[in-house]
Amino acid sequence: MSVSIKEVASRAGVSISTVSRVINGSKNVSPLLKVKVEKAIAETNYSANSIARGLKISKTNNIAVIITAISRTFFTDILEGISKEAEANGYSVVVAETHDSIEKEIYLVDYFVSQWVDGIILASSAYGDGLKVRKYLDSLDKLNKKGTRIPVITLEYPINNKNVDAVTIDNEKAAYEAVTYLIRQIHCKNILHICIPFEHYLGQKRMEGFRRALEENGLPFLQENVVECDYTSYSGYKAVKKIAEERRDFDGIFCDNDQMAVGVLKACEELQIRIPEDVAIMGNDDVFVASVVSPSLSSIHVPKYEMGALAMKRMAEVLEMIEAGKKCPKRKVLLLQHEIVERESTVKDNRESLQYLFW
Amino acid sequence: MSVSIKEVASRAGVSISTVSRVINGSKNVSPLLKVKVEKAIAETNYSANSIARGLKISKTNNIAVIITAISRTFFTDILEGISKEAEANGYSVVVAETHDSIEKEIYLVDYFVSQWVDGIILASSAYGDGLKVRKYLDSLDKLNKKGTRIPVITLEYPINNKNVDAVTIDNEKAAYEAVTYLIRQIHCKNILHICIPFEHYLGQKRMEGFRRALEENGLPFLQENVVECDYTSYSGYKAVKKIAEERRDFDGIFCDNDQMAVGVLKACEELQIRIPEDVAIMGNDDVFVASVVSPSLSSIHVPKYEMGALAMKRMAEVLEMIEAGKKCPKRKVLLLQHEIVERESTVKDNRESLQYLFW
DNA sequence: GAGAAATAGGAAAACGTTTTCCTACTTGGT
DNA sequence: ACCAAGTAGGAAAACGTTTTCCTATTTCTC
Repeated sequence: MSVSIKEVASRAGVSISTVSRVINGSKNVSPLLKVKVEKAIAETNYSANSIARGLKISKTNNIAVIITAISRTFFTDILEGISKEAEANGYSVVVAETHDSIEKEIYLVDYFVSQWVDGIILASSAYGDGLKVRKYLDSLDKLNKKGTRIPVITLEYPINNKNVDAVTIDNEKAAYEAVTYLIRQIHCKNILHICIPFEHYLGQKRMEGFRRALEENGLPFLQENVVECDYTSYSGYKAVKKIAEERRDFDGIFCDNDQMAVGVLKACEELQIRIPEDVAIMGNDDVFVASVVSPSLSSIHVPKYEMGALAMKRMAEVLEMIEAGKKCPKRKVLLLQHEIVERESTVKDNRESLQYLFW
Repeated sequence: MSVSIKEVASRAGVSISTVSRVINGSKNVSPLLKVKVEKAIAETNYSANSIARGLKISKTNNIAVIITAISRTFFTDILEGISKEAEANGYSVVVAETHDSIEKEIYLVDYFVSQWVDGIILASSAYGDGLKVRKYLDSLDKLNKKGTRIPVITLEYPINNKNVDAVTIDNEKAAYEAVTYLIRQIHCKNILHICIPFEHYLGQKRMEGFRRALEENGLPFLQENVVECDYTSYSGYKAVKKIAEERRDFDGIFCDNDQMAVGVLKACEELQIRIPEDVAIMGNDDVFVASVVSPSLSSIHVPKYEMGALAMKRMAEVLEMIEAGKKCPKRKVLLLQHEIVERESTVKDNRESLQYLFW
């Protein structure tokens, strides 16, 4: 046990109340006693036990961040944004991984509640069959039962719950723009859509955007051009191989994430399909690897760091309002801007600058 | 406030002592009361407030992990190993970044001590001038003053302190082997060493290995072939450009990390130096990007994930021993094995398998 | 200069647990 | 049947804070 407030008090010859008052800068302590206490604090190298304080004031200054996997750079970037903003606001970040298991996510939410974190940021985008999602939403709802009011902020996954904020980009629009870009700029006529699982919220949004882009540009929507994959590069790789075997024609591919796009790239290389001359490829997310793979990958840039930072900023804001006794602030969906970045997979000789060298 | 032990007790018609005993599986509670209590717990959905418990038993179940930056994949991989093992042992991981500032690291150590984390894992390898390092070591020492006994484990940075464990590879040997490989297998005669800052512990170890390899293979050690850089790709890039300008000869480059090696690759491309025909290049760390860059980069594989996992495992072990009342366990340095991985930057047409596709 | 108002600061309650210390009630051995 | 030895379970202390409540002193106000 390190030195406690009691020791400081006796050393300064005052009561512990007074020490506490000095620490917290409360009123009603004379300058004389104040310096005495400060001296004692300095001498003993005292710093308040934040557990005890937490117990008293019901605050831990910990924010739980739940992500699917630390090693996925998409989430790592988000985490970094969160971390930076957390520090700026005096919070610590506690991380946990779900590895895509919604059950795990439900468990973690419960766990962190019992750990009394001040807030939870969900950067995990859980999904699953209807029942699981229902159960999941229920578990979030519990956070808002009488008394317990733990703010939750989701990333890329607006939840229809008045107490859950969301930070996201407009995924439908992003997909729409990417596909429109393939049609108008690159003159693709026959575009494949390599998808993340259909039941995923983001998958649905992107599908809508894909479809709208075709329709508005007078191209037919063909169900067989839409392939459900599973996030991994390998699934993208296999999808293209299969389609090529069936001797179907295509001149553009829109992938729901960069990982699958990398697999697609690989498959094209093996099939001796020239990129971008024969087929243009768009990824999504603009993850680090997109810029170093060869040919480099055009993608939709998602401001990941900024999303994380904004989520944490909002969290701090909400927490402050709650502390100030204001009634729980209205739920918000905070929209960030995406951006299409062109690289070699859609435009020949569009080699990127040294940008990625500046780590 | 969620439901407390008091409510459970009154609902079950017992005292809070009994509830506590049931929760903790202590002796002296009859089967009858036990089921009553369990029923009440289930009904109220009670789970113990871990802050209050922490205050009583002086344990938070939080482990602080201090790294330089979350976005550096080297540390991310470590973090993932830590996270997995932490979960397996019932600990939560609190992350913070130093961004290479030793002052920040000192601050964080103090901060986490006041937060009562159960242990600290330093994956940050602080360094700086003598005074700073001294101050740094002092701050670690404080953790072992009477009473406060917070175990610390460092990664890649053995500290000469009887209470600080370390998990690392043999960096001198790794550098020695890499350079020996360049000499014996690739037949390099004139090798540059692109270094991280000299004052860094790891830099010194690698320098020693570099030097020993030259000496044991009968090659001269030339001071001007050793260039101090600063971790970044750009610094590696500039170093090679400068040497080329001076029209100095070289046929191999050993880089202290992969980032700088990527910059070196870029510089060679611009100088129209063929890799590996004209110059062979070795990186260090085997970070993800090494396998996707083109030409792919030979490197020293460091078992990052395993290092993290082992560190956390050791931490759990130490914590358990302390809890069991055994005197603080002897300090240990845990050594893991590195491995040289050959890719295109040293061996032509050595394209790697699909390995990196399987995210 | 007397009463009201403000200020300083101590004692103690409270936060939600775990654990020690009792007391009362079983057992079991003789 | 009686006493020692367990066992079950409640009351209360303790963990280190913050904060409320109270008292004593000082400072105004007319």
